[in-house]
Amino acid sequence: MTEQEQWGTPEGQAMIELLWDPPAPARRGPRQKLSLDEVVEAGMAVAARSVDELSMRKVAQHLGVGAMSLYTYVPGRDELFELMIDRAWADRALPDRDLPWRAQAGFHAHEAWRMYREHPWLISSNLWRMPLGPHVLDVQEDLYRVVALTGLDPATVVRSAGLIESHVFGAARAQITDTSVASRTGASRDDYYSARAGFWGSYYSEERFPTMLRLWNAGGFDDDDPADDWEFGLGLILDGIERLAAPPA
Amino acid sequence: MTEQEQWGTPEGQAMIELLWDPPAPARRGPRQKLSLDEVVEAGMAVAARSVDELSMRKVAQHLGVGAMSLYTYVPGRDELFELMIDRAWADRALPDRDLPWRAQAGFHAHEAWRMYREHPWLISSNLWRMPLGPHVLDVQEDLYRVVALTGLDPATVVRSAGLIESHVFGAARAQITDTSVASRTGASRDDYYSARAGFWGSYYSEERFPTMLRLWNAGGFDDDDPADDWEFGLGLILDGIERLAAPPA
DNA sequence: AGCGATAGGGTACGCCGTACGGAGAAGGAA
DNA sequence: TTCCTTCTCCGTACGGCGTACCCTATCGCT
Repeated sequence: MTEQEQWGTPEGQAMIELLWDPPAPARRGPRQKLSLDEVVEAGMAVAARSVDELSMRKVAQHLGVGAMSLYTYVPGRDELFELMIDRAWADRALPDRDLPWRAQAGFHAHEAWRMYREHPWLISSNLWRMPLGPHVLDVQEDLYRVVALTGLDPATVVRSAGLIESHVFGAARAQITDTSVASRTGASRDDYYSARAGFWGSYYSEERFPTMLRLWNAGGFDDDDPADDWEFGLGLILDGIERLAAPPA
Repeated sequence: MTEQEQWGTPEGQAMIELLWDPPAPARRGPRQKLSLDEVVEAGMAVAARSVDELSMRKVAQHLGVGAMSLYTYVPGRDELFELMIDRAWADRALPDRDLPWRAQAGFHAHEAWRMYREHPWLISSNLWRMPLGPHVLDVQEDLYRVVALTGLDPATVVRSAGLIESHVFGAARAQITDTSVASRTGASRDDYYSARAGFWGSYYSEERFPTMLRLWNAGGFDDDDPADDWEFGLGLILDGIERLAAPPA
């Protein structure tokens, strides 16, 4: 996303067409060695290894193809990335419609969490707006459906859904740091915290950071299961939405 | 952040020293033409123009200096970026301690919002963890102090503070997209929405996106003032925290 | 059979971060 | 004062990136 001309025609329109109506292989020229799907999947495979290794050359190499050949399937790197994102959303399961809305909303949040954990590169997308791809929108539609079950007014439904989504994203961003740094460097959470403790030893001052010190000593930062962290926020948000829907009698 | 070796010595320790104890200019060699502060501020100036124009060469050019000279002041690009982030946090005002905790928390959130609007490049940092810089930590400390006023247990204080922070970040990310795309392309919100409407005209189907269509027609997406959007979420989160602190009688 | 459209991909350009090493400036020791 | 040590500035260069351009080989269609 070079954040230019995003949706003002023509590039925006071209991107949307690529997302929704991938062109059929041409009839006239030589056979294509690949398909758009293969290119997108190769991109995901490369990104899975490490986000910043995602480059046209690497993807092409992964496919045993010259770098420039990719441009037959995809207008450029950013567009490939958008296609990858939409494809990641394609694996999102939707909640059982017979459940109460709150359980369905929780299901959505958990699926989002799972998706971010499975495809950590989604986090570092540097992409500010999710692409308007079909799979992204299918999930979005279903989330709106769920939140609309509360009977809230339209603007509040939209905002509440956005709040849920954005919370999971934020929590995933925070958590993936831990695990990705840990897995990449072989350093575990313990190492991280001991380094942090070393920092405190060197630079904290009791007058400057009294609250942090107190919270630290009280074990406020000893987060055994980081999942608890985001479920806390999710519960709080869903509680809030519930309360809006059924104001205290 | 190449997300390598973050806090495991030695780079982590070097970064922390650079943040907390910028080395005094050397006594022996020739005079330095610049200071660390000047380099950091030049970085911010370049990033303010456009995030992805931030490069060592551009920053050096902005200072009328050779590109490699910057490496006298800063170990590399990522470290420069961390210093820029900590400096952005330096401008955060702290709330009046005589206010009730909720007003103080709101003040913090508004300051964060202001900071992200003033320095949109903070959003696209691709930086998963905020640097452990002095200014970042001063603000963090004060936010913990405010949330601790609720009397909640330590773990809940930490999580609640994280929730507030992460919410503002998410909201800013969403909103900055709008304004930055708009300002950069000359396309206004109206253009964006008309393009979006064009998309709906081409690809939506009533059976596939019934809720979105209904919300759209009901004006649920007509968000006149995007600030309302995040204040909604903030209010909901603060309500939730308040409720935890003083459970319904 | 031949033409026109198309895929594959080599080469090259202008960016990037930064390793390396040389030139010259300045403090400290003689 | 002289010289040595140390440090700054920065030119050059390397390997990577996205991708514009263009040539060639391949195929469908007439």
